[in-house]
Amino acid sequence: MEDGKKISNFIWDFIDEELAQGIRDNVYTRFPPEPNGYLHIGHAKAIYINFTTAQKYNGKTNLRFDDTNPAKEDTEFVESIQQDIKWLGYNWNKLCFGSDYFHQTYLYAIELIKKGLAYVDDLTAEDIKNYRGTLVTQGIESPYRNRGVEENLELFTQMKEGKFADGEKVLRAKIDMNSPNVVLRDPVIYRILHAYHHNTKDEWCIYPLYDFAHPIQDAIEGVTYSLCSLEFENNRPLYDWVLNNLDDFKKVRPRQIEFARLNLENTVMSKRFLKRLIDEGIADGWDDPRLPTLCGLRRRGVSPDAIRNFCEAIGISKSNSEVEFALFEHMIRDDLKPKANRVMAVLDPVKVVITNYEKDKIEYLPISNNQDNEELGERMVPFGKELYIEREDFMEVPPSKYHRLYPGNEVRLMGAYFIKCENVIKDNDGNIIQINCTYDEKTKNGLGFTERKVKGTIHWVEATTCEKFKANLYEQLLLDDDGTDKDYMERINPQSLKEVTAYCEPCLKDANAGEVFQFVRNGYFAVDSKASEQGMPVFNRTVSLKSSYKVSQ
RNA sequence: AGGGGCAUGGCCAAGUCGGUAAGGCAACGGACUUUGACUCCGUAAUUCGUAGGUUCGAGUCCUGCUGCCCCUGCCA
Repeated sequence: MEDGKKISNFIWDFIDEELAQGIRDNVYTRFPPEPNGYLHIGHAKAIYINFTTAQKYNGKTNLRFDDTNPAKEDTEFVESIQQDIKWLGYNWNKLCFGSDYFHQTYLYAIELIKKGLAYVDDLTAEDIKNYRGTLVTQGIESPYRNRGVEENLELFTQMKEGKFADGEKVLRAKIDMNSPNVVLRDPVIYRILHAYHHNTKDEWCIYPLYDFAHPIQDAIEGVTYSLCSLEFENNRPLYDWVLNNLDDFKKVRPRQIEFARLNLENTVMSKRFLKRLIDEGIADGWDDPRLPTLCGLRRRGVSPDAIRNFCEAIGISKSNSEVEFALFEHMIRDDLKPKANRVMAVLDPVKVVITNYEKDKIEYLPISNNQDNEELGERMVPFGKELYIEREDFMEVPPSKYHRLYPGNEVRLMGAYFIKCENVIKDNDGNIIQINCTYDEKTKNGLGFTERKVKGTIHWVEATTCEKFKANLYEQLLLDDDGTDKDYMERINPQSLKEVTAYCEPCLKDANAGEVFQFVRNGYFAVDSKASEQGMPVFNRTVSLKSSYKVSQ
């Protein structure tokens, strides 16, 4: 995916071919979310595909809210969806609504009726279902199938005028009740719904169904490639049928191409499930940092770049697959690596006293903010006689290959001095409450000391100046699939959120909401945009750091 | 009377007119290292679901078989 290597996928191959053969000369795509929920990482893949496909060919992409069903939509989502797409870094050419075309769509339905290709059916929903047949048996034609054009026109007009109750009649396309593709067995294309629509208010009481409305919307907007997910493959013949039978669209029709939607390990994207998590209080809203929603990921500290890079890395294909979460984490770290300031914070503290360091003295040591990006500058970090280090960075009886602190061993305090453990103090229960060390002044950071080396470098924080802030440590919300087909609710990870107190360098007091830091050796942490207050940030762990350390016996 | 798709190392995924298996992630070695991070080197498919066939030669063409996904909303 770098330099010379061209990215290839079946969609772009297909477009290249059509362009080469002169079948068309432009590329126009659309992203058509239904405004009934928040966007998640799965949508991000669809957004990525639609927008980058257009970009690649100097084409355009429309954002079109698919609002043909008034019962399910909410204006709240119309706002949030736009925000999320912009946040991801994409700009649409036109902002449209499926409802913008209600009148035209209605006229096209009449065209079909006049051509004898659509009829009003009085059958009940249940009968329509029964008459449709099954996957292995033929369908039966409705007794109303052969009504005359005039009668159909009259009835359809009455439907529009509100003469009938919901469900009393529908308009159906007259295709083939014997088609092996059930989608083609005279699909319903208009239903009666006396419902308030967020855009058209009470203007309509009949609404087109997706299969009829979508191809028309695409065609009206000049969309050339209607990219959607695999489950619409069976609907493509109907998509084509609609356009083929409408005079306006006979010539150059948009082409529907289906790709596999994203499945991410230990992640569920279903709206139903996400909503349940929120309703039952397992998640604290659509932007809970453990959720795969774009607003959740944003609050978690994941950047749009990381998401786009991820989408590029997973590729586009037609095979149902499940991507390992590790790939996503890699993209998150890879993105944050040069951007985030690296600071020290201790999440599970144990006190260290440097016995030969002057009492009450505090010295300020310059430490680079990011060794891999010197442009980020440096900061002064207070150092003193009493410090906190990570509990797991000390062991009284170390296993082999343990490079951290243990009695008699010397380690480097990052950015400061070498210290050597002399002894420990325990409480009555045998818990270590203090580690006494001595330091060597000659080993101070920056002095170029090379007389001896240490195997380990650990992070620390000065005890009297450090700040205590809340940190949320996240893990996967769902436990690994054990192959027993458990309900998702049974896979909820009880450890998905662990709240701890982080002992932080004083500089973190000024952290701004949304800012992401690397807590050295602990991971990347983002300042929560909701819970943080001025001078009192709350940190969300975006992702931990990799570690090749394995505890040996 | 079923139809439509998909099968390439642990996970994604490229594979042009058939010419002798890209890349990323993960894993494992090793080097480097003031993050056991990063970086850097190195390692795995005689083999492309399977059985045959065509061919000098097949992941790529043909046939059969198997497995998985989607379709019987007046949802999208």
